Amino acid sequence: MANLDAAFSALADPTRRAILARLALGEATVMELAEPFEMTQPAISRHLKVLEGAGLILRRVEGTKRPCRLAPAAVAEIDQWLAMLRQTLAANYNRLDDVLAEMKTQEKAIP
Amino acid sequence: MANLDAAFSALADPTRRAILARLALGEATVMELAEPFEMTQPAISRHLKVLEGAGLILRRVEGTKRPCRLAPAAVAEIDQWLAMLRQTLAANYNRLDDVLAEMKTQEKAIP
DNA sequence: CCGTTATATAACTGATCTTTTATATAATCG
DNA sequence: CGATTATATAAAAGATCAGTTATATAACGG
Repeated sequence: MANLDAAFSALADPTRRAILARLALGEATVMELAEPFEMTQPAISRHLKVLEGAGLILRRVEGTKRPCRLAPAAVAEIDQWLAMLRQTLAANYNRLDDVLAEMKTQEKAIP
Repeated sequence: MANLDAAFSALADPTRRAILARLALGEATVMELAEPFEMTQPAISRHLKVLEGAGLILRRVEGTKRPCRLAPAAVAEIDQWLAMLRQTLAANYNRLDDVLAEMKTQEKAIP
């Protein structure tokens, strides 16, 4: 995948997340993916291109159809970045100055 | 957090991801966050507003400063959505038709 | 070969995003 | 109070994006 910009950007769109959720259930053609949306086919084709560009889906050729499926590696790579955040987050969670900062917040927060 | 659109959209920008990575090390003021970037202060202020709007960071008031810190809940919520994907992905990983699809891919893929 | 089906591409529009400069606000220090 | 520091906001320019319609490509079924 290699491109977090593209990946997160692709995930920022609800239509694309819905497409991914659908693909998580199994392979589907462009028409099958387009069906539940109130959107034209070219619009869906574009979304698929974005998802493919981000490395989130893969496609094969089957006659005139081009079935899509999830690229399992992508989810893992995003997780990896989040894990980095989460880890440092957890490491700092018990540090004294964070606790103090939290207490100050309680006192000083604007109403 | 409640808004995946805003969260993923916020994460799509490398400057904002860098800010989050910096904040994972601990609280920082706007000026401290702006320093490593070749970008004006208003630009950073805007990025922070986006991150705050997405629920990824929290801020407090300390005199004329407004120190930022990570909102631990946000990372968890994004993870949750990815976990959903990952789970269905794993569940389908061993299904026969996926295996067959994979084999077809090997045969039919365009060079 | 012809019509149909599945999908892609192009051109265009309106909206949204990033960044800049210039300016405002508001707390602090002397 | 007056200058400085920390941050926010506004206006504007340029880029990018999501969606549309219209059209192209290309495989299939008869």
